[in-house]
Amino acid sequence: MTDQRLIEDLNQRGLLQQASAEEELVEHLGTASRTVYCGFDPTADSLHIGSLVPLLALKRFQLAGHRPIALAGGATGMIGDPSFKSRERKLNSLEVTAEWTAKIKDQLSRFIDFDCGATSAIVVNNLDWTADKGVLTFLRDIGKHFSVNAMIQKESVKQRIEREGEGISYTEFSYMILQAFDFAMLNQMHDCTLQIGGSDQWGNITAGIDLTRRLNQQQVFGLTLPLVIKADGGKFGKTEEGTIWLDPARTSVYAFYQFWINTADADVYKFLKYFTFLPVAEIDAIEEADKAAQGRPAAQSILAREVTRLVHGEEGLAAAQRISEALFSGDISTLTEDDFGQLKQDGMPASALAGHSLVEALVQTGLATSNKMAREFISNGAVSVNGGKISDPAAELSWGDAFYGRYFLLKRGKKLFHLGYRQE
RNA sequence: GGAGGGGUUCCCGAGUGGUCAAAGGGAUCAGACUGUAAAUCUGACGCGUAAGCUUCGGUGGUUCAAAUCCACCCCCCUCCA
Repeated sequence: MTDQRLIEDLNQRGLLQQASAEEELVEHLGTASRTVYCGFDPTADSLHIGSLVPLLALKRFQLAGHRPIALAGGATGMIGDPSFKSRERKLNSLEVTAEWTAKIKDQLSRFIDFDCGATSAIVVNNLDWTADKGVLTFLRDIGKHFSVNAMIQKESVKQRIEREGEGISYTEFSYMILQAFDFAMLNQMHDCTLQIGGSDQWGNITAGIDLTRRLNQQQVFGLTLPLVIKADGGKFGKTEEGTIWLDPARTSVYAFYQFWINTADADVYKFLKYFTFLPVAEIDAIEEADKAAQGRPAAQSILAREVTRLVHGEEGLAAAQRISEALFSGDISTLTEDDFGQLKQDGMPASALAGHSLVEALVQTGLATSNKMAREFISNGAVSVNGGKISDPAAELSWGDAFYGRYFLLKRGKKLFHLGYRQE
């Protein structure tokens, strides 16, 4: 049945931010298998690692004997959540939102178990119960339960209302009502009694708790997970190259793995607790061992291994490790011709090289944004080709020097690689 | 609809006729040091090998010369109605 230690485990991992009626909630979860939901809005055609914490939390609930519902926000995604967003956002077209919703739905499905009896997961789309709701009906039946006075008090929209230079449209302001309606509907349809989400969702979640009580006379609960904060204050999940997506077509498995490898020491143990299912005791042991040892900690590679396996599976992990090994520790010249082909397939950034100067190659591969930058990198000694540093900005690339006559491994800086190959 | 404030290079933010590709800070990138860390130091940070070219919400205009002045337009915010 249900595992009583779930809340305690979440707590130890630092995953409990806020909870409504905490004691009752613990009791509620401890006495029977419950249904838990978490929503994911289609703000792009893929989820990114920012959604990983709530997504994995759903799985934690499932592992502890509860039934998860992953909700794809086909409706809410059409409106846009204003919570803690500093400015109004552009609306996407209906077609785009629909397409993204379908993809998100598909992605969500890969993280939770759909075939484990009573706790089998469900994936829903909130468009299904909002699309046919008429405006007047909605305003009369649902809107009446909300007090604007209370709504504008929510911390999540306060800065948009109070801060000079910004505002909020009625559309975005209505978002919390829609999300609250979701909770009430899931409560009716699936006896869902708990909503979880990032801490920025607290306002929306409590709105749902209130609405469900008024509409269904049901006591339901809310729980939020912390927003992932890096020790250096930077935004989590972004690199200069952009967001880290879960879709391997957007962020290669290799880049994904590297992202975790590069986690700062100050964050890595916390992230192990957030993003893996390793027992807390084991994570603490890793931290102890790292502290005692000199030099490079083991935590980053464990984190990268666990998360990559979770998101991209055993094969994806193997590919990422193979590339990383070749680039960072192995001698590149030991790679066979087949290995190069494999790197390309495994998601190593690669492109056909048309030009013949090194400057052109750097720009073509995106390792430099302009010729000017490319030259600067070269003269700084930041560029190497096939393992050898090149510092002449006028250098030419000749296929005669390429590995197997067709591969150039370009490197800019310490950890940015690109495979340039000859067009067949 | 009325009154006022504002839109500057990735972000914040100076700049009110030439000395401005545009202060300062942040972010980012590179080099040194390292552990593919952190901290620190150095350098870069519109494009161009360069001459030079293109930027300061948009479009026109004044001027030898405009981000800076004028006209119109677009967008945002505040207060009033």
